[in-house]
Amino acid sequence: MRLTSKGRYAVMALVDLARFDGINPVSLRDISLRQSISLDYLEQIFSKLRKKEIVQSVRGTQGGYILNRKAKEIKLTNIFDAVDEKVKTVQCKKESKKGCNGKSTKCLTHNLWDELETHINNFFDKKSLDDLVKENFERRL
Amino acid sequence: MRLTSKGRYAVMALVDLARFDGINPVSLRDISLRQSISLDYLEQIFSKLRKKEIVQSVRGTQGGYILNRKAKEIKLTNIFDAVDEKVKTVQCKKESKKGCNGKSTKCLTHNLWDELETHINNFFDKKSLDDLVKENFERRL
DNA sequence: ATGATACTTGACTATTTTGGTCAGGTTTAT
DNA sequence: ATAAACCTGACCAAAATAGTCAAGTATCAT
Ligand code: FES
Ligand code: FES
Repeated sequence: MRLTSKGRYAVMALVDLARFDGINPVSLRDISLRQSISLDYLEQIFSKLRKKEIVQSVRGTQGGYILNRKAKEIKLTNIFDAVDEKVKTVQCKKESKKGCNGKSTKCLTHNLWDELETHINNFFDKKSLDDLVKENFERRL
Repeated sequence: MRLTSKGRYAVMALVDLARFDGINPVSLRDISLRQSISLDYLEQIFSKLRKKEIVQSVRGTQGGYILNRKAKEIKLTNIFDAVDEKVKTVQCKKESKKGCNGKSTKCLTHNLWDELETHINNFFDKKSLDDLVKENFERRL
C-alpha cells in the first residue's frame, strides 16, 4: 500500500499555495523551485485541480494559481479525487454482485477491504488544507 | 493508494486455511481451487509466510499447511509484514533528517503522511485472523 | 518399491502503473 | 513586442506487480 507521488505532490503544492492565499497568485515555477517538483509534472497536476475547481488560474505575466474555495473547505478527499489518487482496496467491482474470484458471491475478504477503505477515507475526509497550513505553522514556533 | 494482490491473496488464503485449523493440513491446491488464486503464486506467498513462522508446512501426500500460531494471535500486521506488503506513505527515508525534497528539513507534508501511516497501521494491528473467520461465519447466518 | 501428492526454490517474463519529459502552443501584464 | 506564465497532448523509461515456468525434494498410501 503506497501513496503515489502525484497525490503527495498535489497536497504539497497546495499547502505551499495556500500559505500565500489572498496575497497574490502563486506561479508553478515558484512552487517547483521551493518544493523541488518538476514544473512539467506540476502543470499536469494543476490542470486536474483546475478542472475540479480546487484552484483558479490567472494567466499572463505575474499570473499563477489561487485557491478557488476557502482552505477550510478543501478536504484531502477533494484533492485526491481531483488528481485520481483513489483509495482502492477491493479487487472486484463494488456494484457488481460477483466476487473478485469470478464467483457469484463476494470473496472471503471483501468485507474487510471495504472496511479498510472506509477507515482510510475517514482520515482524508477530516483533514482540510487549512488544517495543514496551521499545523505546519505551529511546528515552526 | 491501492492494496496489491499479494497482500489480498495472503489474507484470503489464510482465512481459508484458518477455517480448517486443527482439523487437517490444507493443501495449496485446494486453496487455489476454492479461492481462484494461481497455485504457483500461492507457493511464493506461502514460502514467505512459512519463513516468518505464520504457517507450518506438512510435506508428502495429505500434506499441506497449518497455522503455526493461534488465529487470535495472528494480526493482519504480521501477515502483511511477512509478504512485504508494507504501508508506505512518506517519500523520504524516515531515519534521515533530510526531506524528500533533498533539503535539510522535512517537507511540508511529511508529518501528514506519517499520521496517515499510523492511522492505517492501527487498523491492521487490531484485526486478527480469528476476527476474520468469525465475521465471515456470522455473515453466513 | 513406486507412484502420486504436495511442498520448495529460483529464475524468468509480460503487463501495468508510475513518474515523469518534451514540444508546441495561448494569454496577458508591462 | 516580449517575457512570464498557463495549457495541452503525446511520448517514454523505469519500477512495481502479478504472475508463469522448470526442476526439483519429501512423504505417504498402497
Ligand atoms: S475483493 Fe470484492 S470479492 Fe474479493
Ligand atoms: S515525505 Fe518525508 S520529507 Fe517529504
